[in-house]
Amino acid sequence: MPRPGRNTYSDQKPPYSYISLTAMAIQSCPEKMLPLSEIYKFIMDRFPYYRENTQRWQNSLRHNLSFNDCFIKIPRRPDQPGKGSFWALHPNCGDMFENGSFLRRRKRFKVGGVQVTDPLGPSKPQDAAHYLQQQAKLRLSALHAAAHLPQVQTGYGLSTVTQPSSFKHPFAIENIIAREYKVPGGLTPFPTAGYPLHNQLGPAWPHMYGPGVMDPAAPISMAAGDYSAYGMPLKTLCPGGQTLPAIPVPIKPAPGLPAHIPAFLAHSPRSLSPTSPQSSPAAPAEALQSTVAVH
DNA sequence: TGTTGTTTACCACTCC
DNA sequence: GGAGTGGTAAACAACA
Repeated sequence: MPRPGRNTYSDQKPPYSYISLTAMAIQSCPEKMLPLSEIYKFIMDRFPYYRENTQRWQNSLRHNLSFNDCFIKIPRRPDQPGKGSFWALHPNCGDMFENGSFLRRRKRFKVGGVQVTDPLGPSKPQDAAHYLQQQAKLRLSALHAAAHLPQVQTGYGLSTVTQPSSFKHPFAIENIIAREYKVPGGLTPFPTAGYPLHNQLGPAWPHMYGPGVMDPAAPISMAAGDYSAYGMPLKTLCPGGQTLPAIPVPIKPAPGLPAHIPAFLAHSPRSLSPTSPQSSPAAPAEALQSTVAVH
């Protein structure tokens, strides 16, 4: 059996469901929302299997977007002309997958059902959409404030933030990869320090956010020649380090930065809002990043 | 006209 | 066997 995460999906069907693939695509974008066409591009860029029979799988994917409550549709604003809406992950869908694995869902995410501790209160799609949009605005504002700082633009938006503390959502690319590579000693590369959401997500993902699980001081190394879940060398793909938070999180100052500048914005991509042009899919490699121990 | 989004239906598979 | 999940097909409407 090919081991998920290795460079084995060149033209085979990946072991991920459409929900997983869509979640990956959305999570790879700093805004955490993508139009349908960009989701298509993301999947085709990374999985050659999906460069064929596009009508079939794209229909299935659209079906999943509409059918599953874990995806929320965010309408374009009047100043964002274009076809279709943006799609985002519902902020509460984090524990949808069994042990965080993309290979199988624990349960179908249902708005209004029993959820993890909810930072948003009652779980309504419109609330989630509003929340995401507010967060995007917040990020954009903060980015403008931090415009004088050096920034690194990455392809699909997983920025190369070097700040050591960054929240990781189970849907984040790095988590997918990390899960697929067992870290010796159970070490996970996700520091606990930082965002309040850690406390809220802990009960949902104790294996990731629980006390004592994460070690912020542990160095993360990566051997040359290792490959990501997308069949690309991680070292090449992830020149810098970590990513933006996978879901919108409260802005928190980072050590060494002015207090008003959140850590993840110090090197954030230029596009932090759907109003900005989307990152080019021509550079999908940067969607991955390297805070993964691969041994 | 092509794309996007919704809905319904069916089947296969896995888990309990 | 039933429930849940995933994949596929198809029809239809709305929209750029």
